[in-house]
Amino acid sequence: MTSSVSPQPLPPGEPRWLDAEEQKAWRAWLYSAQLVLDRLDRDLTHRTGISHAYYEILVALSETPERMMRMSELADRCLSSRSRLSHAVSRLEERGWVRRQVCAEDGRGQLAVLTDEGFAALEGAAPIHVEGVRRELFDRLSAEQVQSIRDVGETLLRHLDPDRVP
Amino acid sequence: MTSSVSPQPLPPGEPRWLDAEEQKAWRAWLYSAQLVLDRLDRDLTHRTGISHAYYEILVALSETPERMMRMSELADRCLSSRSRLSHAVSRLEERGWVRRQVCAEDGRGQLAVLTDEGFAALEGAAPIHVEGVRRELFDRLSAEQVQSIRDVGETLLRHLDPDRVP
DNA sequence: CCAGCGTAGTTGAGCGTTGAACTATTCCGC
DNA sequence: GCGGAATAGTTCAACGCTCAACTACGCTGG
Repeated sequence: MTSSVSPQPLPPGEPRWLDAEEQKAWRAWLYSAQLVLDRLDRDLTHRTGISHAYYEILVALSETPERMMRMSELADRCLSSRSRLSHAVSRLEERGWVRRQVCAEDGRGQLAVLTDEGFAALEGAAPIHVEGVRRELFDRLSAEQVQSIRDVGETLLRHLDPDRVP
Repeated sequence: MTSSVSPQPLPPGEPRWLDAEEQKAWRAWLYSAQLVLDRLDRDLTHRTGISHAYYEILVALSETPERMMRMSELADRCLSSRSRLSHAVSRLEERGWVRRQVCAEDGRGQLAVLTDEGFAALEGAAPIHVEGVRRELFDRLSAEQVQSIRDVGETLLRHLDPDRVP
């Protein structure tokens, strides 16, 4: 949080407050999302030593043919700022799970490369991760509800980040 | 993230991997939730100087008759650890938005009290907040989709935190 | 009435994130 | 090919969160 408050103008007119039903929908969505994300992250972190953010980095790298990716592409894929990713990759490098390599085609660029040790760490964490996703999400929802989280998610993504929606 | 990895046993049997459809539902849910939460927090923070976490604290206090609440109750309401809330209240105290007061009935307890300045800050931020919630969530979704986020949210909450579901 | 245990809340150290400033390289127009 | 703008990535300082240790108070049984 920054302390610089830009004095942007209020939108014109009276705010469109949420009515009672909208409040309930908003609160249910907010708390459930926060709690699910939090539990998944804690469970994964405590049982494998890999936070959800780090796990996503390892997954992204593992899914490329050469197990390497440009830093900025990786940042985009992981919903991470470049600064955050740079720090994270440094810490993964200290663990020996990722190494940096200058990009041949672009001297400014760096490639993050998943090491064999990193791949092994990912293999160890993946069962814990999928178990968590099932326990906190899929096992609680009916087939219709699973369909609707996908539908809502893709609808929101079309606005938030169109390139990410299939 | 802690470095202490408890060597908990793997669940027996082969992990129940996600199939292609489940992957799509999971990714859509995950990315949309992260992006919506992130945008709301950034927008609120940059336009009002109040992060979403702090906003929730102010809202919780403002909704009580006396604009005060026990620290632990406040922590529960805000999905916060006690330590986190204690730090947050200290920072809100520095801004003059909250003050601490020893609890009359329980000498161990502290009450967080919303000041008039804190209430004014909340009044300033509320229109920005509700505008964000509409822009990122309600304005993108049909009435059926709004119903379904509530339904799914409450279903998940019944498992995650039964007391929070109406 | 006090010892021991449980509860409420705080503190401190370490790690992670943020945003802005910075370096290095490439791209573009002339 | 050269000067300036744009892009890629890193670094730094400030802040926030986590976990564990700690203080302080209340409760309960003997």
